[in-house]
Amino acid sequence: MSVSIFDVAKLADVSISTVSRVINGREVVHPRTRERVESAIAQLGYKPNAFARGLMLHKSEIVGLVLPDIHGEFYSEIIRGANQQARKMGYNLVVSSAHDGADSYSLLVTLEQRSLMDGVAIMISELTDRIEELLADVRIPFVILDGDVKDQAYDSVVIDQKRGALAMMRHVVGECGARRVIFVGGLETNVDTAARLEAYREVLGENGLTYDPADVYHLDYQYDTAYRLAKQELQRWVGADHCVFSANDEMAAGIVAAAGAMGVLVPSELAVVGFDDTRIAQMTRPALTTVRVPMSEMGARAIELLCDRIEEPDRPATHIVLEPELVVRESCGYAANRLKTL
Amino acid sequence: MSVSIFDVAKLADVSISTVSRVINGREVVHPRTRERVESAIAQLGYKPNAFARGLMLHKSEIVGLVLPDIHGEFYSEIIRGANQQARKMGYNLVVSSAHDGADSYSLLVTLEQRSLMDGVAIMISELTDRIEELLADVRIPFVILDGDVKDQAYDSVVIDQKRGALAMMRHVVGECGARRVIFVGGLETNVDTAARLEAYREVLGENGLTYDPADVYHLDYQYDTAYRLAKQELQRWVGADHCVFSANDEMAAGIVAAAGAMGVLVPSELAVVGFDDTRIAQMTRPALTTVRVPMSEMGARAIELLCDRIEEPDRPATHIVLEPELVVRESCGYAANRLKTL
DNA sequence: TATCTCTTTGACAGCGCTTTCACCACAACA
DNA sequence: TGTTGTGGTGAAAGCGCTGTCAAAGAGATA
Repeated sequence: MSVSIFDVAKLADVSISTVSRVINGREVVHPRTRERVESAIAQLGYKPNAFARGLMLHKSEIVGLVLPDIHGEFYSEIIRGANQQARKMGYNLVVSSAHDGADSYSLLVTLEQRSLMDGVAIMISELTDRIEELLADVRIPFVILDGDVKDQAYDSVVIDQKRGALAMMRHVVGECGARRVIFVGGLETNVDTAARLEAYREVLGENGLTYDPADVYHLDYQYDTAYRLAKQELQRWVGADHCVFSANDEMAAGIVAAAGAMGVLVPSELAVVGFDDTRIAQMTRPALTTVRVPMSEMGARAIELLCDRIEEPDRPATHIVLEPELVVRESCGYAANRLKTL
Repeated sequence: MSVSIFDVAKLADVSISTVSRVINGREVVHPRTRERVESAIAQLGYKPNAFARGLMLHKSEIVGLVLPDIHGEFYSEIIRGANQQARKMGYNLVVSSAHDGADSYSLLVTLEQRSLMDGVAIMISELTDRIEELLADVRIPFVILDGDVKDQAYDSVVIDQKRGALAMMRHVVGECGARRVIFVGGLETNVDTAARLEAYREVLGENGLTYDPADVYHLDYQYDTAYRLAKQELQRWVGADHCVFSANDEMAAGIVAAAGAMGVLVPSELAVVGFDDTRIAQMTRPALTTVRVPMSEMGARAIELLCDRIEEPDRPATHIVLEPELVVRESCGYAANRLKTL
């Protein structure tokens, strides 16, 4: 079959131990011997078998990143950050994701087969009991991304979703003067949506605005769905001091597009704000006021935590909280209003 | 350390061979024995060590997908298709990508360490000699995506870029009546760009339009860059029978946005068309006329080819060519013109 | 009872690698 | 001369698993 360490040893006329020493370079080998071995390796095109290596060393130098769905701008930023950090720490990153129609359950089962990885960062958007149960079964080191982790024993890196949503709501109500806010979120089970909704109600209360359940919608984070909903509901929403607070930029963009199609002016007749600050926020006309979520950093911190734990399994669990940042653009009407006032 | 097949054997009071038989389920084991073993496995929470398994079987049931850059809509579709197909064929997919600043060289080196995978699908957008050389070094089965592969010995799945570009150019010139077309492409080394440019020149010739090198721009496929270029050049471009043919939707969207910002009406004062039919094409106002590229199918076919080859290493190389499809929307002005004519 | 199936099981040899331990030179010291 | 130390090397024991082969036991037949 393929060439093994034994073939190299034979060609270089040394023992396999010596070949191994040359490969791993941590013990002293006589320069003359080293050269002989190296040339044998080159001549045969030898590459160590990663399985055998992993079997001995109990490590592969590969870490995984598991996402609920790989779709969209949002995730590519996480991957990007994670990738860079992994290389920096001497690991290789592989990414996997749940496929259409399958829930995170199959994602975790899959993950289990992946014991070839030294560790894994798992992004959890909907934390069900079943997932938590499965998590307890994972043998390799792991960290949780963005999940509302009850069990503080896990390493985690989360975004302070609520704080970001509070900032946005306070901007919209306090600074832009909205008197009615329509909330368009993801599914109720989604942890991000839950946090944003909490902030929504809180700020409504702070400002003496009544909370109307009919103004809260639960969608699927998609552009199209939001577009269709908006086409249908826009008439009910319109108002100079009304604002739609969408739980992500994509839906916000869909709503803005629907408004455009129906002749509703944004922001003068209806303000619309988003969340995430993906590229679509800048591409939308008017550009979306949104909340920047440090995606790339989230990926990077998660991998950093993970690699640290791999190397030091017994250190106490670390929890990193990343702060989002309000980004004011045009769709909230703040800039336009200020201009008028001045 | 962790629990091994030996521990299970001891607890169930059988030999490790029997445990192995139960795990792999292909040989007959007495039901009573099987039950004992299974309960021991459950009790200990035993999971076979993937390294040891791989070492014996020379396979991991994992295939890889290597992308030049994981960024953007474009790639997520490939991943999605690849993912689905991999599961269908009983493999798990992992994805890896080059990181910022590093070229595909480091991507391939990385890949080499990944001999834990049974095979790999490699997307190549710029085929340099060095890459081709490195490709020759890859030991595991692989297929090439979208690369202009000179060596027909490799399995490959490519999009018929030129045909798509021809269709678009003929639509723009022949059906929409453009008399001057500005081409905005990616880097000259990019194989897709090269194919599109070829079609561009060909159709210009067919219609007696002169090819002007000053009307050809080489950018980086990014929204921002195109936006800036357009802001600067738009004055030179404007014209009722002029059209900008962008090599991807993102740049086309940037150009449309720049036109909007400068008060140039699309399509009446300048038509703009894109390529790829990513979601941004529908989100742009006016919606982009573009060429749909079957990304998801490309991913799926690549993985299918790959898994076939893994299972049957000696079959001859297969080359799949996928056909793109013209998608006429608003930004080319065709619909508007027809309305006027009727 | 002796012999021959057939089913079920266990012993054990690897897979390709790392690592310990022992060993051999040879130099440096007493 | 004998002892100790040191750089360089090889033999061999696993890592946790699969798969071959032979043996043991249970029935069936003579």
